[in-house]
Amino acid sequence: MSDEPRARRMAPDDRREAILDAAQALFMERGWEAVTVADVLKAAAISKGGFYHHFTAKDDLLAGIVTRMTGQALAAAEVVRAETRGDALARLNAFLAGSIRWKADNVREMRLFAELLTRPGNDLLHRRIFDATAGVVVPVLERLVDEGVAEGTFNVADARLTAEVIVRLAEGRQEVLSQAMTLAAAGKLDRGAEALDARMRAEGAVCDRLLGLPPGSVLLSNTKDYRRMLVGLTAATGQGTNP
Amino acid sequence: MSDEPRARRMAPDDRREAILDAAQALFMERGWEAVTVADVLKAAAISKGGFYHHFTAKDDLLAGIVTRMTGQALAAAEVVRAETRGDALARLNAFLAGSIRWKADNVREMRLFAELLTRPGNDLLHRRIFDATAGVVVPVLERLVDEGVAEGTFNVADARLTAEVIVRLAEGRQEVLSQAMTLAAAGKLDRGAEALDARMRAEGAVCDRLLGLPPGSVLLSNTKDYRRMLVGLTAATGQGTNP
DNA sequence: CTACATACCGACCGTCGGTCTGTAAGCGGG
DNA sequence: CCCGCTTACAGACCGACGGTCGGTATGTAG
Repeated sequence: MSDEPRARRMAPDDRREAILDAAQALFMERGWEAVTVADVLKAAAISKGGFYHHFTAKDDLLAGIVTRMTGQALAAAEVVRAETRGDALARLNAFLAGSIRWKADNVREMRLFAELLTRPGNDLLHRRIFDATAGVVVPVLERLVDEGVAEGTFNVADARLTAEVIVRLAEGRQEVLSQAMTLAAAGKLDRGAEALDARMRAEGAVCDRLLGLPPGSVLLSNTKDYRRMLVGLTAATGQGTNP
Repeated sequence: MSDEPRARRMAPDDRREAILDAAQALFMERGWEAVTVADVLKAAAISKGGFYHHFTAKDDLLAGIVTRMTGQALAAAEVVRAETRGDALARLNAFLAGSIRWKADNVREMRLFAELLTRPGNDLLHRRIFDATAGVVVPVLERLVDEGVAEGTFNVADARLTAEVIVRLAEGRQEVLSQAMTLAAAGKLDRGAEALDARMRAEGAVCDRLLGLPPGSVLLSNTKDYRRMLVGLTAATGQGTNP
């Protein structure tokens, strides 16, 4: 690195983002545990001193990635908080539909997410991301449930626990998504989308029960968007048509 | 260590257990991440060479602790598998009651578990323990649910998902248990036991819904045993009357 | 131009998990 | 008893790792 010119000075936020970009790509490729600070330095073309000027420790990188990964949850929670039209069920379904559409529309981010969460050595990252996301979404969902109960739309044993269980469904979903992606990559797109849709339908049925709703109230079935999502996820994995 | 006599030779299983005992105590006290192999060597009074004769890597210690921690789940799953009397609901309630009683009867193990899972730096250990436990319990519970559906006792959207959700309830429970312990330690035992019982009642209600049962079918309320458990957990924390 | 704040550099450090050569304990057989 | 063998145990050594620290250079303001 002594042969190379000294890195140009950048605004602190920009430099920090550049380092996080480099780190993120490495975590996706090799997992948090396997990636060293030296790896990140090389990828970001910066010195050790330069790195530690912006981050207090390697763990700070983790916090930065977690913040990025939970950005969409924050945005979605904000939409729910701001929305006042319709009863609680309509708002819940709007939130869920928005989440599905966001995923189908943003396959690049989804691929990022999927790769980060399934890569061995990212358990800590996975845990942190999930905790941070749940920390944001559960209180918002709890309030929505409370409002639904107050207006007579929902009937629950415990709003907090109900919100928590709904959010935790996402944990088991990762495995089904991985399997769907495997099927899609093997040329069985329809079967993959169907498997994912079946899982989401079952989750919808679980939500109906938790919220004391008639069957079919919570709408998570959406084969079209799941097909779209899988196409994007597996195309990115295969050909690298979009970087 | 050169001033000390060479450690007496032990049977491989005994030595391995002794090392795991030492490691476990350290993880409880300081968390996996903060504990080094050198710390374990000192606590176990063994050399590096001796240690690496029995364990291939530090991570092997983690695997050993996880196996220990999931021992009770294995035993409980075996009981469920072996039990053929009564319908599926009776067997489910017997399983759950047995689990609660085991916890109330084994406060030493419970304290171990609680301290391990709440100690900062044990995220990886927590994750591994949970995954291993779920890996054992979910298939057994799934089969029980299937049998309940077949005999007309249960009505579920998806047996696998239902089993998974029930098992995942345990994740959120840790926080409530911590709070109950804090209350009990502050002299508010009744409030602690009540809080824990309320959580378990809510969980029972969630299970009722998931399994398509009338309210009050799944029995998780048990203030007496929760009091007993909290007494044991907080006595051990406070006075050290039993080591 | 100078002064200053701060972004950046890289040599250095101690700690860490793991390796490897050597020693000794303990058992079984003659 | 002695010998041979297996293997449990010892500790010096190693390279990689995260982080520190003294120094340099960039860019802005006056």
